[in-house]
Amino acid sequence: MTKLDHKALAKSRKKPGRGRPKQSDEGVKARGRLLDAAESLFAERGFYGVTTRQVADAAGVDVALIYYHFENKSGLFDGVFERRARPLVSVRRDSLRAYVEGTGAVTVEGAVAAFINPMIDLSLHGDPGWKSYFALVAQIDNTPWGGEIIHRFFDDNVHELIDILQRAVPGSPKKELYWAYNFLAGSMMLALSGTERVDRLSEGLCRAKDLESARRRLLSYCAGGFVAMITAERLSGRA
Amino acid sequence: MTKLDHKALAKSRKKPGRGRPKQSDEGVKARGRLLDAAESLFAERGFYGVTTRQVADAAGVDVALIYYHFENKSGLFDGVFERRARPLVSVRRDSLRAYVEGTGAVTVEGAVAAFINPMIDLSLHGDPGWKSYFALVAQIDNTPWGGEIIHRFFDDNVHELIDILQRAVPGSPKKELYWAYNFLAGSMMLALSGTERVDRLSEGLCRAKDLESARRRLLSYCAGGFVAMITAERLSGRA
DNA sequence: GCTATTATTCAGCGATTGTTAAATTTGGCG
DNA sequence: CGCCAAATTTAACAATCGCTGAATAATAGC
Repeated sequence: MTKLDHKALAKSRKKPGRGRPKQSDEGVKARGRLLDAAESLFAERGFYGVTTRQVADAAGVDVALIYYHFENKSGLFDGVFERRARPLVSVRRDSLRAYVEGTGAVTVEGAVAAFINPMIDLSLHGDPGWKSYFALVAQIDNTPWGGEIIHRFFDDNVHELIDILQRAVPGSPKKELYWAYNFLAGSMMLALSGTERVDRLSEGLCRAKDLESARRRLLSYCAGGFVAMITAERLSGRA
Repeated sequence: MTKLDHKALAKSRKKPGRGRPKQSDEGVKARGRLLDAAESLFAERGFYGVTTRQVADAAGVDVALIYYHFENKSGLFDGVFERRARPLVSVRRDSLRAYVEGTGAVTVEGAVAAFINPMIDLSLHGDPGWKSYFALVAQIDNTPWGGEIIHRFFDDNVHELIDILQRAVPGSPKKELYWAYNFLAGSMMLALSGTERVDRLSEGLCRAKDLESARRRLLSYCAGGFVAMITAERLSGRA
């Protein structure tokens, strides 16, 4: 078979590529395409709002491939979640450690920045799938059943952040740190969700897609809120 | 038919209560039961994660009643959302106005309190359905398709809050106010979602159900964050 | 080039989905 | 008592759901 034959064949077949492609051809091939399609669809309508056939169609492959590669629909969801959770957790841990080792005295704002920046940078400059992924995480984070998977992957990062925060504000009770993180998480995920609530609310004055604006403000907001909350709890004699 | 006959009949029939009940028997009857059941189920698994039959079973009535009372599944969802949105918006508007009229100089913390307190009070002391309702709102607020209904009902309240905040911090740009509200909304909805993320994260140190703790901290956190953010934007010469 | 293995499609299964037309029961009213 | 309208149940419809066994095509290694 000449090169020409191969090309002509590839063009002529309607359902392209039955059979086995190269093994280590990650991303371009069916498994990666399924993950991409599922990621986007799950982010739009959630787990129950998407059918396996919709995912397969969007990926341009047959439904059965989902069950071959992921066992079932839940397995596909887990695959979507894990694919980006692992590198995110890794880069965020590096960011937090680099911050601690690269500075003399840690600050609240610095710690929060080291925690938030990896996500914002990925959303801004990573491949477009990251935006869908964060929208998906924002959704299931506000879901009763989503807790399991959220905690399994992300709790380590959070505890690392909290340890640093405690060094930034010595004597601050753990309890206050956890509450503060909870508030931070809510704000951050809404900012990363891509829902553009603020655009509509402000009639275009604020643009949710302008993540640089969001980053700067989220930083001073969370840091300021954190300090104010700890101070108030102290003054009230509760902490 | 004697009274006795009626009682005996009511006891003997397995599928209770075919036929027409009193008209203005709100809440106890099928329509209200359907709303209650749907509210709870939608809050747990979202719109797509619940089937009309599950709702009907939970309400103890036949599926067809959903379509009689609400036209279709979306109508049922709208019914669930609106039933509590209207009184909530009303009580929150009253709270905001009462605060403005009852105080000499408005403060950020006071305005935020007037906005948040009605929700926390309803969750704490209102009928249990309010908890499900807030969990539902928290979910769809982080959803792409949820924006429509959220804005339709709640934007008025938000604009009222923002007007007051602008009086509390004269000269603060609208843009900053909208960003601040966005952050506040994220934190607040996560706190009201009932997901108990903070419980597990803090290993029981914080209890999400302790809404009094959450209220106090949310207040100082949001007020402090708001002021810090505005200050930072001013100092950076951007505002 | 043969063969084993892997990736993919095909065709369909039983169960469940949202929805509806029609029958039936009930309460209110004259 | 009998009638009317409202509320509820019955019984089903076509479509779609998640999923699977078997056939088939492409590749890798020999």
